[in-house]
Amino acid sequence: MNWDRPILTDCGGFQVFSLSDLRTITEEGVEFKSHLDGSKHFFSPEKVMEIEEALGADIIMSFDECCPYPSTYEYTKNSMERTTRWAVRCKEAHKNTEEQALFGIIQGGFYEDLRKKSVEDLIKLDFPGYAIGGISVGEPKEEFIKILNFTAPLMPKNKPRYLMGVGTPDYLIEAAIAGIDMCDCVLPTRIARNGTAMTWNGKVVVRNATYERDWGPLDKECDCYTCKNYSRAYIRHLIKVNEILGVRLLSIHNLRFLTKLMERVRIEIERDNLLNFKKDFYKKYGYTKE
RNA sequence: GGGUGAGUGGCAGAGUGGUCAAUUGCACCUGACUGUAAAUCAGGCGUCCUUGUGGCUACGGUGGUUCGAAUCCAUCCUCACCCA
Repeated sequence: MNWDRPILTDCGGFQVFSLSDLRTITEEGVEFKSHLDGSKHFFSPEKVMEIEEALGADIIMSFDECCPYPSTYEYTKNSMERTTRWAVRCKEAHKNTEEQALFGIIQGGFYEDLRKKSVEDLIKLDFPGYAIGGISVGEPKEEFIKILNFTAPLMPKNKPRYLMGVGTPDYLIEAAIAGIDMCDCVLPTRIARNGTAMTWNGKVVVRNATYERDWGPLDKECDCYTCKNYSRAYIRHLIKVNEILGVRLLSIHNLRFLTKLMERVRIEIERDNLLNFKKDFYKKYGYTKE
């Protein structure tokens, strides 16, 4: 990769969730069927640690089970408890503790007592960082915010608090308000590949015909390479003719948009003005509908 | 000049008497996308409106056969290939 900055690797727990028809979960681990050749692969907490150590990332994630939405209390409870048992096994299996930080993943679905139990049990294991998993899995935004604001304050404040799988700009702001320090998401690059840019005035589907002769940048306020050098019309053209540079330029922009957004969020935290910033941002950008 | 084959919606290409406003692919338009199975997926795509088991116009042109024609016949036009 030739990337000289921090790297984080995920454990595959989310794939077990999102590719649910190709796997079998047991206490020992997960058997996965490859969609490429039908071959079977077995992932256990120990195997996942082995892989993540071999990849050599700076932050690695423990193997968890991501609960679908909605799930019954009973199912969620069992799933959460198994995730904690797997976290114990990950911790025991992880050897390269000097160079890699192993984070624990909180589960418990949308049940507050289960979330609380999950955090408490993981804290006992003394991970260098903690993540909230199992939200942003298709639930209404209200549910998301409710469980986020319940869980985040329970997490140790002297360690990174990571929200997995988020997301849209409005969700990122909500996360920051809740006290979250880090997030990750496929969204900026995925929507880029599908022809959409995030801008300070909302989403711009630059693939659409309306931008055919729009000679302005994706976002007037943006300082990224793409916005400084290319017009919406040209980017649209690249997308339409399936020229890979188009999605590359959009990806560069969307990633810069999000890092810029988080720069702003940090400034607003310093100013103790994050809630006002959110209000203004929602007005200009719009926000996720239920 | 002679012979053979072919002309279908933006393009390619099915269909060869009724179930055809016409399969499919591309192109085009719109939407979705939240710990990446994603340069993916879904819907729309003649035209008009009072949006309906609706009207109109359409398979090179014209004329015909038939209850009914993209489909059969005649003729004209155009294109491709072969022979002179």
